[in-house]
Amino acid sequence: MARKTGSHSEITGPRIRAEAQRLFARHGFAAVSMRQIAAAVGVQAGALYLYTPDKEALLFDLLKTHMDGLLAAWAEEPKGEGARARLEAFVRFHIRYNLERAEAVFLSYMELRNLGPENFAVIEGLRKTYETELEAILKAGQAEGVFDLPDSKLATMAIIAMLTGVNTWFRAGGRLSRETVEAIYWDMVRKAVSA
Amino acid sequence: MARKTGSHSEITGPRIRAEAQRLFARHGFAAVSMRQIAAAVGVQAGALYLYTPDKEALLFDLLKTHMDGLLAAWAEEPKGEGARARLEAFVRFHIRYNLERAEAVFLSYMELRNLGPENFAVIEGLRKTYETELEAILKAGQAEGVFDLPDSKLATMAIIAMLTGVNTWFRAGGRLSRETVEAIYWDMVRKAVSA
DNA sequence: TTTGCGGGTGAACAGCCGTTCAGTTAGCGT
DNA sequence: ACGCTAACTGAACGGCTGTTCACCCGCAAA
Repeated sequence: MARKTGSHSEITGPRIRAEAQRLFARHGFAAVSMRQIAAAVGVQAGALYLYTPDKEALLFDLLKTHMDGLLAAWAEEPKGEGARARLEAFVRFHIRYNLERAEAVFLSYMELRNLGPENFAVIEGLRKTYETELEAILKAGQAEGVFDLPDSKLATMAIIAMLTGVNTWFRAGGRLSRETVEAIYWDMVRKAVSA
Repeated sequence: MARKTGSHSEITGPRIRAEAQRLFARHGFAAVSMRQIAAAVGVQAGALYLYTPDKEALLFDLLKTHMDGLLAAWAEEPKGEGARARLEAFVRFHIRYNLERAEAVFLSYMELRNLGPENFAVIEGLRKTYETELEAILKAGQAEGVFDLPDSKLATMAIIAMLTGVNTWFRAGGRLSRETVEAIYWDMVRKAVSA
């Protein structure tokens, strides 16, 4: 046996990334072997190297793709007028977008340390860019006089940590719908930053 | 060579746990080998098995010790009268205690999945107990009429995520002192939950 | 129908993994 | 001074690691 019947790179490539994401999120990058990923795809380990130069590059591709998607989606998100409306948009967007991509979000927070210095810096830069989006809203709100913050940097980190935390406990079909959670979190954020 | 000069289990035992914690926090449980831990201690890999039955038990011991310490320290923390004072005590305690034990906190959040089901349940139970402490404060405050919360469970998770997030960015000797950070976070929490 | 190559296989590489164990020595109670 | 045991070594176990490579076959274009 050599080539599989009906095999195409447009199919195998995405499947490798999907299975890698699932396994990395479930067991951790270091705990998952290339052979496990290959088995999940239904292929031999050597075939993975037609799609990635090495294991770390596979992880980096997942993280980079996620962060690019996050920034692109936020850029296209309708935001409304004024800092308050923009903050609400951010809160709801962050919760929604992250809940829909729980595995990728998990990876982006947990497996950064498995990247080499250059790759790490790239992802860290994208995260920083995203954080700066929120901080800009908070600063604008302070300038408008609708927010009262002792420190915009701390408020940024606090809000993001709080919002991202939803991913650790939210289960679809649970006591609360995603929309309800968005509303409650927005309420807490609104009060925390209001003048 | 066999026994080292000046070797004692009261010395080697704690050193193994300390080095394991440092390495697990730095590189991740799965990425650290028993030989690496042993080398950091200055001992051969086999010697570790005089102190732990296996690698997972070593991790479990670290997590269990941390969670026990956390609960014991909170039990002894002065809390003042009324829900507001108790909430402030919790906020300041959580930030302070966690910042002083960054590695253990990191481990407790990241490496839970490397535990078997029974060990996992133990740590998860202790964490639940800790969360319930905060939720009780929030509920009491609502009964007192000093807090206004749409959902005490969500508020609990939101506050803990927000506070624990400090560990991801805080650096001693940075722009803000620990006390300042405590005060700012307490201010945000206070506003977020206030009636 | 033949040809080229994209998409694989499967074996091999050197090296590391967690764990066990027989052997060896340091320190301590007697 | 002697013996016992706590503390540790170093080698070995089978198995797994990421990665490479020579080889092979199915599919599409000529």
